[in-house]
Amino acid sequence: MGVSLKDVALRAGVSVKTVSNVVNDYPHVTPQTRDRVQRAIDELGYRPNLTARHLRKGRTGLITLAIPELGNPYFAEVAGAVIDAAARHDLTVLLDHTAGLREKELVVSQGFRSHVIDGLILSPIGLERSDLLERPEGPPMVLLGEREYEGPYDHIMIDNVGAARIAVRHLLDLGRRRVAFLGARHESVRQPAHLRLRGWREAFTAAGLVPDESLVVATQGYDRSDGAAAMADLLDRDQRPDAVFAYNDLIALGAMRTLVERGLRVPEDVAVVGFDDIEEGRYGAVSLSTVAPDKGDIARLAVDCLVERIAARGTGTPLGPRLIQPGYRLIVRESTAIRRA
Amino acid sequence: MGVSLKDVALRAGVSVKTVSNVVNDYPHVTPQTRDRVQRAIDELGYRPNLTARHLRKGRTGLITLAIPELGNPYFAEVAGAVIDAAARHDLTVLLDHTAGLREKELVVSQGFRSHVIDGLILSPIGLERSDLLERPEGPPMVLLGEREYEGPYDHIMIDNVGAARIAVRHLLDLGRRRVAFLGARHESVRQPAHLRLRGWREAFTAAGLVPDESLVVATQGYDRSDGAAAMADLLDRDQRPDAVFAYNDLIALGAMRTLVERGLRVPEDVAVVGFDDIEEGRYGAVSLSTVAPDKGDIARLAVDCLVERIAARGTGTPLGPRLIQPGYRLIVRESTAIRRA
DNA sequence: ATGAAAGCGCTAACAA
DNA sequence: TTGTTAGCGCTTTCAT
Repeated sequence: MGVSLKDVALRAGVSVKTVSNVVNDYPHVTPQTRDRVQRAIDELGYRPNLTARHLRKGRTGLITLAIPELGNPYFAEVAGAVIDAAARHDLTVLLDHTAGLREKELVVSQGFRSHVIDGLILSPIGLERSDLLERPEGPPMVLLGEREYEGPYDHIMIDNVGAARIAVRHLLDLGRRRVAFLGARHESVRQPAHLRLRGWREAFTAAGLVPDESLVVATQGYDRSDGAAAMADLLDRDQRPDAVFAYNDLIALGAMRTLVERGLRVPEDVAVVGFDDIEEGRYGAVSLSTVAPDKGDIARLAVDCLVERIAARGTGTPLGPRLIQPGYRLIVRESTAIRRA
Repeated sequence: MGVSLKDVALRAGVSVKTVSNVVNDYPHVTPQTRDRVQRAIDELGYRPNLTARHLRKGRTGLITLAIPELGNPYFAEVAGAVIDAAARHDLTVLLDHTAGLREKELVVSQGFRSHVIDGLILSPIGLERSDLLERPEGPPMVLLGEREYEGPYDHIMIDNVGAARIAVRHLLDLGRRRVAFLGARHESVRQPAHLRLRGWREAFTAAGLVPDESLVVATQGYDRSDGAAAMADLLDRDQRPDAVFAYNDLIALGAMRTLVERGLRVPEDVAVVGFDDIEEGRYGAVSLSTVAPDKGDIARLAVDCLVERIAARGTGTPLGPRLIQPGYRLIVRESTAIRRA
C-alpha cells in the first residue's frame, strides 16, 4: 500500500534508522544525509504511519471527549473549544455522545476503546459515584461538568452555587421578589440542578428574604421544551412569578417562548435569567441575561489536566485529584434590563 | 503495561493463535478450549490492543468528519447524526472543524492523519475544485454539503434550487411580492448561496413575476449577526420588503431580531422563511418557518457511501462518483402563518 | 554519524 | 482443532 520507511531507506541508500532519524529531527545527522533522505521522502511522497508509531510508542495522540448531547449548543460550543485546545497539544479528539445515559457513560468510562486513546474527558450526568470508584485500570480520565462526585478524578466544574447566587441576587436587586427556579430535579442524588437551587435559596437568605419553595419547578430534561412546559405549569397557578432563574439557557428560552404565548412581556412582567451563555440567547426577540461560564477556560483546563495526567503516567508521581473551578460572569441583557423598582 | 495475547496464552496453556481465535469468534474452537481461554481472559482482564490490530489489518475503524463550525447548530446536529450512523458500522468519528477556511480544509482533505483513518467525510466551503482534483492518494473521501464541485468524489447534497423555489413559492402564495433574499455571496465562484438564489429567481419566474434584484442582500458570513446586519441594511432603504427568504435559519433568526427591534411584526409586516430546521427556530417568540433537510438521512447516506468506498478499495471495482440528494420538506410555522392575501 | 536487529501486539498463512 | 511463525511500520538499544 503506502510508502514505508524501508522504501525511503532503499531509495536514499541509507538504513531505516537514518530515515527515522531525519523524520524525527534527531540532531546528529549530517546535512548531506538529511538532504538525500529528504529528497527521497519527497519523491516517494512518504508519510509516516501513525498507527505503527503509536504501537511502538504506546501512545496514540487520540483522546476521547464524551458529552451528553451535541444538539445542546452549550456542549457543542465546549466541544469545539476542547478540539482547539487539544490541537495545541497535538492531540486529536474522538467525540462521543452519551445522551446523559448512565449506561453509555459507563461504557465510555470503562475502557471502551481504551487501547486507542491516551486519555478521556467525560462529562457525566447519569453516572453514579460508585461507578466511578469501580472504574477499572485505564487511560487517565478527567471529569467535566456540573455534577459533583468527589471521586478520585480531576474535575473541572464552575462554582454553581456562587454563580446561581449572583444571578438570583441580580433579580432581587431589580426588586423582584417572586423569583421562580426552573429546571429542578426530583432525584435526591447529586445533580447540578441542586447546586444552582442552593444558590437560589442562599440569594434569598442573604437578602434577608425567605425563598418560596412553591416557585421551584422540576423538569424532565434540560431542553427548550422542558422550559416551555415548566413555565406553562407555573403560569397556570394562582400567583404568577415576577422573575425566573432557569437552570440553563435552553430552559430559559423555552420559558420565554411560553411567556410570549401567554401575552406576558419580558422583562416588564417577568424577568428571566439563564445559564450557559449560548449564542442563541443573544438574538432572540428579547436577548437573554445569563451566567456565562468561560468555555475556553473550561476546555483549556480540562485538556491541560489530562495532558498532565498522561505525562505523569508511569512516573509514579502521585497526583491527588483536583477540583478546578473555571471563571464565569453574569451578563445582563434585555431580559432583565429594566429600571430598579 | 497491559495484558497481551501472549500473557493470556501462557495462563491458559494454549497458543497465541488459539486465544486470538477465541477473541475473534473464530468458529472452530472446542467449547472447552474456549472456556479455558475465556477464563484466563477474565482473570487477567485482557483487552485487545486495537492499535496493534489495526496495524496488522490496515484498518483503524476511525473516520474523520470535518465540518465548518460546531457552534453552528445545523452542523452540530448533523455531526451527532453522523456519529450515530458511524457507530452502526462500528466506526468511530474523529471530529475536526475548519471554520470554512480553505487552508484548513486543504489540510484535512490531503492526508492529514491519513494513516490513522479509514475514510473521511468533508463538508467544504472554502475549498476550490482544483484543490479537489489535485488531492493526493489517500483514504476514501465523501463530500457533504451544499457547495457544488462535480469532482471525482461522492457528494451528499440536497436539491438547493428546488428547496429554495418551494420556500419562496410559499411566500408568493401568501401574497407577498417584495420577497428579499438574505445571505447572498459576492464571490462569483460556486457557492451554495448561488443555488438558493437561483431557486429564489425561479420561483418568481414560475409565478409569472419578475424578481427584484435590489432585494438580494449579501452577507459576510452565515451567522445570526450577519442576518441582523443584512436586515438592518434592507430596512434602511426606501421601500421595505414584505417577506424574507434567508440562506439559513441563523440568518433568518438574526433578521427577525432586527425586525423586532425596528418595531415590525412577523409575519404581519414581514414574513420569514429560513433553511436548516435547527431546533432553536421552533422556540423563538415567533417560531420560524423553514426548509428542513433530513439530517438523519444525510448522515446515513454519507456514512453508507464512505463504507462502500472503503470496502471497494483494493478490489479494483471502478465506482464512478455519485451525487446523492437527501430528502427535505417545507415546515410552516408562525413566521409565515397568516391568511392568504 | 549511521547500521543491524529486536520487538510493540496482533492476525493470517501454513503446518501439524 | 490448534500451534508456529512471519510480518504490519515504526522506534530504539546496541554496535560500529
